[in-house]
Amino acid sequence: MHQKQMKLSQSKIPLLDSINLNETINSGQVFLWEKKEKSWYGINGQDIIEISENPLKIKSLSHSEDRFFRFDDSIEEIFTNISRDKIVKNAIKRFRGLRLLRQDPFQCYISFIVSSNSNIQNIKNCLKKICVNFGEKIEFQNYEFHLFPTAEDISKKSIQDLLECGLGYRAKYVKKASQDVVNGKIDFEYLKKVDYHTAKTKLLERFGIGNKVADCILLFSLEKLDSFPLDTWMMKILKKYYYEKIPFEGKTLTPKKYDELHEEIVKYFGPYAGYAQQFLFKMERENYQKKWL
DNA sequence: TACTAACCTGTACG
DNA sequence: ACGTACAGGTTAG
Repeated sequence: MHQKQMKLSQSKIPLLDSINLNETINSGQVFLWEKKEKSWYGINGQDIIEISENPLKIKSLSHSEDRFFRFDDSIEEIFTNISRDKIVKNAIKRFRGLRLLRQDPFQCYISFIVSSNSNIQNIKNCLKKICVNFGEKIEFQNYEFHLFPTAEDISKKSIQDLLECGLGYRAKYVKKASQDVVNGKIDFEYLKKVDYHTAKTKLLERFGIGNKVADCILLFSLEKLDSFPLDTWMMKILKKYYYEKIPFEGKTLTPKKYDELHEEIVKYFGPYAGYAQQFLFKMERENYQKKWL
């Protein structure tokens, strides 16, 4: 038993070592990670994940770390598969250590509902308050943490309670979304099993979830690697680098156009289009941020 | 169906 | 100082 565990954790180190944590954590996928002294700590639903450097180690409350970092994906094959042009190839070369994460579905669902028309810092603040105010307090590695609250926890809170987390008009979305999980209108295990289109349709029926938020939830927590969230940044990227390959007409992205564009994108990038999105997004964000430094 | 304005909140500019 | 704009969008008209 002991030996088996040793073997498992040893074999994970090369995989973990190939990851650039800083890049991955700061890629807009996750919002509840912080560095304390020499380790990174992240909240993932009812789990806490720790990554320490020197020596490189990974640890979590409920041993979900292999799933979280998608060690089950054949990353080199995926890189080859999505390298359809120079742009993606260079982005992968530049951010080789960036990884797509497999998040806790409920936390991911709430996180991206909260993200709408907001900014990264504000999103982080809101989610942190949601944890501190409603999540279970846990001691881990001599630090105090708050887990992400469950759907039941949030569904019982008043709008007023939620407003105190800085959610603004999103407070009602968050409450309703939580109730929908409790009453079974949203069933993550079902959504994982069905295909992209079926799962997306279900999510879009919910109040406060539009095309972009639905795609983030699908890509980051529901096994839909063909999801490709189209936000303002991705539209900029498509116009800038893919004008000929994936043309887009018109000023606004209507639901119908969003669908058509997604279809073209999957035709072009293939079944791992979501991975490509992550690298392109990172590339453009990084270019943009440089201007402000 | 396509297009627009309004929307909570915090912060970065002018 | 104080007003305005904007942020990985969504909804209502």
